[in-house]
Amino acid sequence: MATKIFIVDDHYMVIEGIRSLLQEEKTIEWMGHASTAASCLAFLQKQQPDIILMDINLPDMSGIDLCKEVREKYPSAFIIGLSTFNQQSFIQRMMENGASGYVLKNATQEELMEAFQTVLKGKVYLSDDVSQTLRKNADAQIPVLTRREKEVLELIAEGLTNIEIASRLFISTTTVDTHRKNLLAKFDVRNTAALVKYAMLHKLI
Amino acid sequence: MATKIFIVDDHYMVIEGIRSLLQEEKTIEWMGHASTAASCLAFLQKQQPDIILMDINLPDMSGIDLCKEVREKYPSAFIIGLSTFNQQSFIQRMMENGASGYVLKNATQEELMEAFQTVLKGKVYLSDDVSQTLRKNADAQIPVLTRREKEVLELIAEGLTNIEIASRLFISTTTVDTHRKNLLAKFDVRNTAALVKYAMLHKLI
DNA sequence: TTCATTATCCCCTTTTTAGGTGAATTTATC
DNA sequence: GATAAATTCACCTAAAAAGGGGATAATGAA
Repeated sequence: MATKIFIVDDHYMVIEGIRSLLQEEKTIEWMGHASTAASCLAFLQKQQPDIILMDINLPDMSGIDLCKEVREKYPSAFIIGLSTFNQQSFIQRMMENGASGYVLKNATQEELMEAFQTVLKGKVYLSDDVSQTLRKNADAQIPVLTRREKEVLELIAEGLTNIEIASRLFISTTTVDTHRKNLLAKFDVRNTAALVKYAMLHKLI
Repeated sequence: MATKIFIVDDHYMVIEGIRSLLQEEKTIEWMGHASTAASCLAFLQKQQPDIILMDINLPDMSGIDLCKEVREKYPSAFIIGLSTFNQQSFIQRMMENGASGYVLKNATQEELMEAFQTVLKGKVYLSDDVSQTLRKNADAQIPVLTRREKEVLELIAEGLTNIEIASRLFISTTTVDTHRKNLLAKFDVRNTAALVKYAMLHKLI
């Protein structure tokens, strides 16, 4: 029985490239593609692919968040992250959110097929470049933020003061201050400037 | 006579996608591809394509700089920028360096063909999304920073205080403060957090 | 050479953030 | 139902940034 593949990527050329690469593989059944997170979720309500190739950058939602949601709702589908960015923060968070693999957009046909076979066995597939990146940055872990911390972080980056954030979230300014201090501690930075830079760099905001 | 096309992109899937899209076009002659700026320049020493599709992000050199170099050495070839980023700063700089067009990686076959025909006539082609981005940001121009302001901005984003920046640049803290205030004014933001976010967003740091 | 820009420096006050410490309450998890 | 994690709140002091004013030298282009 053929392996059902579904792609989520907003770049037509990439979709076309993958389709072209897989065209002659008899063991692969091409189910189609979605270019937004919303249309991906709509598709999954009706059909169940075996493997989803998921881009990190989508227009309506981060692929990292989409990965989490899809894994919770449809745990039978394996997800392979797909990105141009060989960056440890992306890879790490994608895997934390339940991805079974991560390949770069310069992957060859052989790499893709190997990735499929590996994840179907329930194993994790990382391309050579990717696993090298992870090893290199094994010590520099990306901190995990709570829901509230993310909210506060976003408002900080928008330029709001603690007082404004407090009134926006209907909490005390001292509470906002606590979250702010926890953020500085988690990111191991000294002030807001470095905090925002770090967060932007790792696409946390 | 068929139009000779050459691609510079380090993503195999994108190359394959474009090749697949152009496969059945009789008016297009596929000359091949390069995945680095260096191999692109080596290729151009021997052969002359009519149109070069050039990615902005290359491993060894920025596509923006490569564009400038190729236009100077081989002015007969039209260059079309190719990127996932629909960002005015990239588009603007690519066009300033002599590109004849700019298309996104979600372009369709029709869009690509239209781009080729347009640039061959010596005209400029920008896809709808791209020209919309340019229009949208026509008023909200990205502020032009001076050499010193850039230095200060980078050190701010690294988390240094005015005192530390001053000693790093061998100037007074009040001078750093002045630059900082000018930065806030130029970017039209209220504090450091928003400043850093804005700067990161437009890849100024 | 003039004129505009850039870079430098100083004063003041108020607001905001950072650093340190402690603790109660809700929420999720086992 | 116990435990851990997350969220909430408070008070203190010190440091840093923001907002306002003004001023002088150097640079560079027209």
